[in-house]
Formats: sequence, structure tokens, C-alpha cells
Amino acid sequence: MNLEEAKTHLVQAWGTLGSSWGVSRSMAQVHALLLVSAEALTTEDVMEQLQISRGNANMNLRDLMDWGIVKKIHKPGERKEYFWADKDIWKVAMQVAKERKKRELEPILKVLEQVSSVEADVMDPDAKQFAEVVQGLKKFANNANTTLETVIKAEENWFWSNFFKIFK
Amino acid sequence: MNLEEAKTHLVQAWGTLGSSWGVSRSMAQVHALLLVSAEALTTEDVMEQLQISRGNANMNLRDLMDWGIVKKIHKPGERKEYFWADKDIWKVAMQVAKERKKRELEPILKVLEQVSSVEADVMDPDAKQFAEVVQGLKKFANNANTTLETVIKAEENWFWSNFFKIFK
DNA sequence: AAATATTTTCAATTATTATTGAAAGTTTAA
DNA sequence: TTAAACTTTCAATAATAATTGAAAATATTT
Repeated sequence: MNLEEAKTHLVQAWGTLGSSWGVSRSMAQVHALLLVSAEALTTEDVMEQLQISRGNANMNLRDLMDWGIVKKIHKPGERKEYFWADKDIWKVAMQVAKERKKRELEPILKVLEQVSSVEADVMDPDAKQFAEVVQGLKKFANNANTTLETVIKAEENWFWSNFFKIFK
Repeated sequence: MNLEEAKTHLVQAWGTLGSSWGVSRSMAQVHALLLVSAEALTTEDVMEQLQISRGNANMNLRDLMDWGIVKKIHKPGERKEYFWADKDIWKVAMQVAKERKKRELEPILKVLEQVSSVEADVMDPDAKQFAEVVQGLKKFANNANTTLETVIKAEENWFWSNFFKIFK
């Protein structure tokens, strides 16, 4: 297997993995392509290497920047914009965790708070079951939330950051 | 907010959350509905309460059983099949983790193994970058894999230990 | 064995999401 | 300020995924 084959293989697999996790295939592929490129790429590089349209490339690059895992770079004397992905997988994972926490965990916690305020009819077994399940979900979600907060904060602190770099 | 409103709200929110994580909206909704029901439900209950077709209900119930988070139950003297969801959220999470590990983590690890075998041209910076990123991903994925294994095993021990306590 | 109840399958349809590409917008350089 | 280089937008289209519903299959009862 040569380098190009290996890259293609990994980019495809990453795209497939992404789509199992609610990330669009192209977005995951663009990210993978930037990951395995030593240099920052232009929109045209991405278009060409992944055989996708300009609009698609542009949109996914911007989404990846929204997720905070791709940066825009300007090269001196060049007009084109270059895109570069952080190669530190642990950092990427932390950034993604941070975003998902904000985008999904916090909203569902809000919903759980809301539905907690249902008046409990202790005679109704469904009401009892509902209350118990909601409480269980809240506990679980709160736990996930604080755990993430701790790990994310740790990442931003050198001591804990180094401690957790065991995982690198 | 009364019980029915709260249930609907939660079921909808759970569906939305699911679709952000690569689980089909209906499947997440069926799961949520079973979670908040004290009694096991029939296919028809699910159809009626979620306003979905028989085929859809049947398919999602089966998928949920494949994930190991819903069980089929037969009531004595009844011909219909009933479906019941484990209410222990931690157990559900463990089961989902177990399945995702098998379905997604292990396959991507295999791909990473494969693309590792690319012949390294140390002169090519892209080759170097590729090798480094693949190694980083492997480390990370392996770590996630063994961490999950440990937690899942602990969970299974906990389960059996608690199971046997019944007989004390 | 036939009738009935129940579940499963799957081709057709519908809904959702992703992608294109060309036009509009923006920035830079001459 | 004009032209060229480059980026963004977005309506139209294509691709993918989910859903339906009725027929086929299976299981149970009489």
C-alpha cells in the first residue's frame, strides 16, 4: 500500500465513521484530509483531492472552523486562504467534546429540567416510572457534564494537561 | 405541564438528540417511549403513541433489541409480544458503549492497522505527517478501547455480583 | 386443516440531508 | 476605479435515509 492509497483509505474510513456519529461524511473526510496533510491546503486542494464541489468544500471547511478543529491560515505574499487541522488528536477530541457538550448535552439537560416539573400523581405507576427515569437521566447527564467540564478544564491547565497526556 | 405533555416533550427531545448522534429519530423515540412506560408495550401501542406505521415500529423495535437495550416479553395467556426497555440508564449506556465499540471502534482500529503498513519514505513530509497522525489515532483509539473494556467488564462484574446477592 | 391473530418483509413513496455550480459578494492589486 | 482573484451564498438537483402499507410469512387456536 502506497501513501496515496493509505490516505484515501483512511479518509474514506473516517467519513464512514463520521456518518455513524452524526457528522456528515464530507465534513469528516475534509477533516481527515487536512489531518494527513503536512501543509495547510487551499479550498481547491480539498476540492481536487476529494472530488467535491467548491460550495461543498467551502461549507465544510467553515463548519470545521465552527467546531474549532480547523484554522484558517494566510501565507505571506499569497492571496488564497489555507486551512490547517490541529494534529494533536487529544486536543481535537477535547474540542469536539466541548462543542457537543454545548450543543447537545446542555439542551437535553434543559429539557430534563423542564419535564421534571410535571405534577406527580403518586398513584399513577406511569407517572412514578416517568419521574424515576427522568431523575436517572438527569443524574447521568449531570455526571457526564461535570466530568467533561473537569477534563476540558484540565486540558487548559498545564499540570492536569500533562497528567492526562498519559492518553496521548 | 401534565404527564402526557412531559412524556411527549421528552420523547421528541430524545429523538432530536438521537439524530445528532447517528441514531435514527424514530429509533430514539421508540426507546424513549419504552423508557417512560411503566409497563411493556405492544407494537400497536408504539404505533399509536408515536403515530408511526407498523413496519416502522416493528423495525425499530427489532433494531433496539439488536442493540440489547430492549427486550421482548411474553405475557401469560396473551398472544401479542410486549417490549420492555431497561430503566437503568447506566446499564443502557454501557450496552450502547459495548455495541459501538464493536461496530465502530474495532473496525476503525483495523483500518488504522492496515494503513500503518504503508512504506515510509522519510524524505516526504506528507508521509511523515501521515505516519504520525495514524500513530496518534491508534494510540487514542486503543486507549478508548481498553478503557471501555475495563468499564464494561467492571459493569458486568457489578451486575453478576448484585445478581448473586439475591440468592444470599 | 382451516381460520385467525400476529409479525415480518420489502417495493414504492416520502422526507431529509447533502451537493452542485453559477451568480453574487468581497478583497486585493494594478 | 477597474479588473482579477478569490470566497460565499443559495436555489436547484441529486443522493441518501426513513417510512409506509399491504402482502407474505409465521404462529396459534379451534
